[in-house]
Amino acid sequence: METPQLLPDICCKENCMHKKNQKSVQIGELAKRLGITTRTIRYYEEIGLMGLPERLGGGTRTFNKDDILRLKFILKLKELGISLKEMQELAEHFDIHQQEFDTITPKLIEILDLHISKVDEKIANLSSLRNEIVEYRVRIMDILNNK
Amino acid sequence: METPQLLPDICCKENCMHKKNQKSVQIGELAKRLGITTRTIRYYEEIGLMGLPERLGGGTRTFNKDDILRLKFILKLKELGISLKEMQELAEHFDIHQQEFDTITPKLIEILDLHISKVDEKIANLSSLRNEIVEYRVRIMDILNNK
DNA sequence: ATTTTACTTGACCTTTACGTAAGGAATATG
DNA sequence: CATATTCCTTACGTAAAGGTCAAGTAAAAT
Repeated sequence: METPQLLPDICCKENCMHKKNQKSVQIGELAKRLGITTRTIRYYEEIGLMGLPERLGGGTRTFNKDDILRLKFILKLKELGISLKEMQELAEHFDIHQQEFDTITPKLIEILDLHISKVDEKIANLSSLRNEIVEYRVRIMDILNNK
Repeated sequence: METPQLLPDICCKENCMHKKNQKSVQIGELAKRLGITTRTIRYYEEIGLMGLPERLGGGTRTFNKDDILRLKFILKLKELGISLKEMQELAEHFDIHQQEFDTITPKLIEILDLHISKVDEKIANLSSLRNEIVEYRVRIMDILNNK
């Protein structure tokens, strides 16, 4: 199971050969590689996050390099705590679907910044929650001891 | 809307008068007082957290002092981030239903301790998540600048 | 006595991110 | 070619914590 990777490789230039002849994969293989289920991939397509992959004669989906990158991108964002709905809203501004990684705009930065402050807020909330629980614990101990 | 209060008042002794003649209340009034809906109260009863209150002739629930304390107890625990399911499991050991606050056992302490470490864990996770996002942000900035 | 609230139960709805099964077609393997 | 595996779509199920009707009483206010 590969670690989801958000950004494209920058190890080599546009036309390097070691990526050009990557084969397309089917859904089962792809799912296995990324440690998710086929249902998940179809679901992302269903809600419009993945865009439509090519199909073989019989209807079998085949995912090319870009599709795979896109999926990894989604998984990475999810790993970072961004919900699928947020990604959808995100896609309105910054078009994941076109998936031109070269055109990554400052919008993404903005979104990440926003997410950082959300996380900060969550941490703060949990901290005060922790204090409350501790304090509460002390009160109970006191009562037990004074009985 | 009163602040939910977990522990019984310790301001006066067992038989002080200022609590003895508290009247029973109906569900709507109680809900309003605690800032929740009637549905919530019925729901807690439904899942066995609240125990069955007395009823008037027509079936109207009336909540006495103990019922109210119990509900406040539940709300307090919820506020502390303990899920209803956890409370149900909790009730197997430490019987909320009997609601003898005098018999608060060290079990509750144990549970709170466990919850503290859970919260600690969540905070740790969020912190590293934050770092990842920041790091990610930096990577994107770099790419943008080197183009 | 009558209107107006408040209360009752029951049952379906909501959100998120898929799980799971049914029934059938296509691809891979022996 | 027969079989095994993978794939397809459709569609209902799940958990948490209630929200939201609806139809029918009861209690309170006038």
